[in-house]
Amino acid sequence: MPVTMRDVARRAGVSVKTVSNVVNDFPHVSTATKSRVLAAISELGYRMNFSARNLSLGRTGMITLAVPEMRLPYFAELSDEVIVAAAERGYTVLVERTGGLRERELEVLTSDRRRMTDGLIFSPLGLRPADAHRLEVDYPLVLLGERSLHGSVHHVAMGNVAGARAVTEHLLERGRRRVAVIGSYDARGAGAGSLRTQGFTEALAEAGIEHDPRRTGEAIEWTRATGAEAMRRVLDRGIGVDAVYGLNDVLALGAMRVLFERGLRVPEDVAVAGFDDIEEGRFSCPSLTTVQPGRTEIARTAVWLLVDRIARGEPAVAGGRELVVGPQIITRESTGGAVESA
Amino acid sequence: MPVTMRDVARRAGVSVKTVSNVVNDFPHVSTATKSRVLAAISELGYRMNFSARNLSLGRTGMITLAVPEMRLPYFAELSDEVIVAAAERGYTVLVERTGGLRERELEVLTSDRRRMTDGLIFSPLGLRPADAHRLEVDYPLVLLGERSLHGSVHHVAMGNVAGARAVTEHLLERGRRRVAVIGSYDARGAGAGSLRTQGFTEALAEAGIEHDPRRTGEAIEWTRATGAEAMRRVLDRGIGVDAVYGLNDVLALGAMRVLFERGLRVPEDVAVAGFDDIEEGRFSCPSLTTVQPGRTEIARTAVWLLVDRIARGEPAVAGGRELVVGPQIITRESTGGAVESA
DNA sequence: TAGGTTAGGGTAACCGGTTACCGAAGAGGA
DNA sequence: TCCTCTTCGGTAACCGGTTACCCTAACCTA
Repeated sequence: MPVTMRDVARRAGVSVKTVSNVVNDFPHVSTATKSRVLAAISELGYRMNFSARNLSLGRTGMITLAVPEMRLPYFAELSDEVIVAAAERGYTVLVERTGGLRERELEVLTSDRRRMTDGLIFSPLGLRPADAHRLEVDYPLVLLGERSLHGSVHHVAMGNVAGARAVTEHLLERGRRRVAVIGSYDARGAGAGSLRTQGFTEALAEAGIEHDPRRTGEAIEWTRATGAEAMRRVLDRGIGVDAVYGLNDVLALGAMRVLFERGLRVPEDVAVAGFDDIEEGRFSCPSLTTVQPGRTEIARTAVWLLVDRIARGEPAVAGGRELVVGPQIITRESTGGAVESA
Repeated sequence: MPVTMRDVARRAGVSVKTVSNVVNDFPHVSTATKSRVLAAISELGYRMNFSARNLSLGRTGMITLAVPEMRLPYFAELSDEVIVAAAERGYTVLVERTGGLRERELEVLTSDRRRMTDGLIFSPLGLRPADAHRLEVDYPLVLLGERSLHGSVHHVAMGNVAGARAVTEHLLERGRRRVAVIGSYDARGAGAGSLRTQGFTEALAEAGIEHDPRRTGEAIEWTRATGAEAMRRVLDRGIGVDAVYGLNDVLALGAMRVLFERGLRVPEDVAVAGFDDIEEGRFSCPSLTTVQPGRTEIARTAVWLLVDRIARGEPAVAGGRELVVGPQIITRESTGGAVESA
């Protein structure tokens, strides 16, 4: 029923090869023939069947992006950047949502559906160090995040430790000494959580300050709600707090909300800082000091690495590079910056 | 090079038909044969080639979701819901980003790439009434938004007018009379903008209040930044404002940020309300009164309509229904609700 | 034991592109 | 004018599944 290349060829009085040549802009087609073919195409309303092309080409022009959740602003903004970068390279993005669950993440790595696309950009959250070998796959894969999961896969990492350290130092420079950390969670051994916690701890240690574990508000998920709960738990311990470092921005914003509810002023009573530089933090009241991890660069780098790998048909295990994008600290009102236009 | 069904068949000593039967869980396969086949599959590490399957089936198991931008929280949250709903029905989601640009939107409707998926869920923003005929496509399509673009396509709409009206009435009930509206823009004749503006206008008219156009802050894009700029323009006109209605939440949050910068208190000096019920508004300081448009229901309904249509191979133009999801107003601190835990 | 069912599974065509290989026609040179 | 080179375009095999159609063997019944 649908119009095929054969139909177009017949109509134009040429062969399928010629139609294919025209459609794919190959050389060696006279302009006369070309216009005949194009005319036939538009008369017949011919549209290419991508499944057929994909089958014979062995490529699909799609890549998969696997992230925990779209509703988390960091991943929403990242997805946007990945989609744009992929489009620049002629690729379309299929989104897989893992919910940050280890099982879903393993499934994404191995499912048959994965084979519908040419490669995978994967932001793991639930995987454990013991799962590292599961990343030795036979298709192009680029991981977002540090190579805490050792393996021979390309990684594009942000400077988690350096950024956390810098932002903590910033809090200390402002004279804060009783710094709470929100979001830290032991079991996240492999993820951004432990690295950002590490940066935080290092900065405190260097300043000769001992961190009171009662100022740690754990949060397994990183959302505004869990950030708020963690902040409440810390405050309820009745221990003084003059600064809060949220391991990411939504945690910090959730914490800030609780400070607001409790009548504590930010930054006068408590300074607050986060990590990620989501747009929301530029417009919150007060605006949020944070770490800009270089999201755009991360997305672009990941896409380019992946597409290059796809293009040269490189086996996935050809030795993984780790590219680290430098973080940058952004000072705003929540740590004492002047109120100014967002 | 890759393992095919033929290889599996040879290894298991059966025919491809039998392997196919096993893989697709068809009846009429003895358990003995079945386990032989499964063994062969795992020994050879066979993985199905989806391009081949798609070609012969004529379906791909993917749907396209076309939205303006992921970084807009409403669309991020919507995408999440669509992805989840699609997964329930066995579909994967390919995301197209239109940027809200008319040209990109038309392109999404007709491009060859569109044919890579079985159907399209489309949230138009830049299309104009004159483009309505472009929606008469020959594949399954479900539109998000009112049928302001008349046509015979399925629509899943939110109660834009009713919601805007209700939230405006809410502001008026609080005694506010000098209500600014942020985001209104004439040229958006077909979109949510004009409908929400309409609901706003109706509520004012009913209360016998005349809207001073100087209290309209236009914004073509709906972002925090444009909301902030629009609010600034309104305030700079030196006309009194005791309430602000943002046509969506990010506009309202951008406006709230400007009120904060100008030292105006919310809600004491100015009450603020939005539309969309994005999560951010539950945690902003103060939290944001808004309209909950039934996002989850919209996403689920859209996916189910689309999948049903795909399943029965219905031509897209078989008469479009319009399903309207009822909005619900959510009162929070920004219009005087008590401060309470988010 | 013959005849009729039914379950199990094989064969080969088909989906709609791509492309290796080949042949013909036109251009240019001797 | 004849021959070579290049351009242009045709033929048919192939990508790897699905499935219509057909055959066989085993199981029943009388």
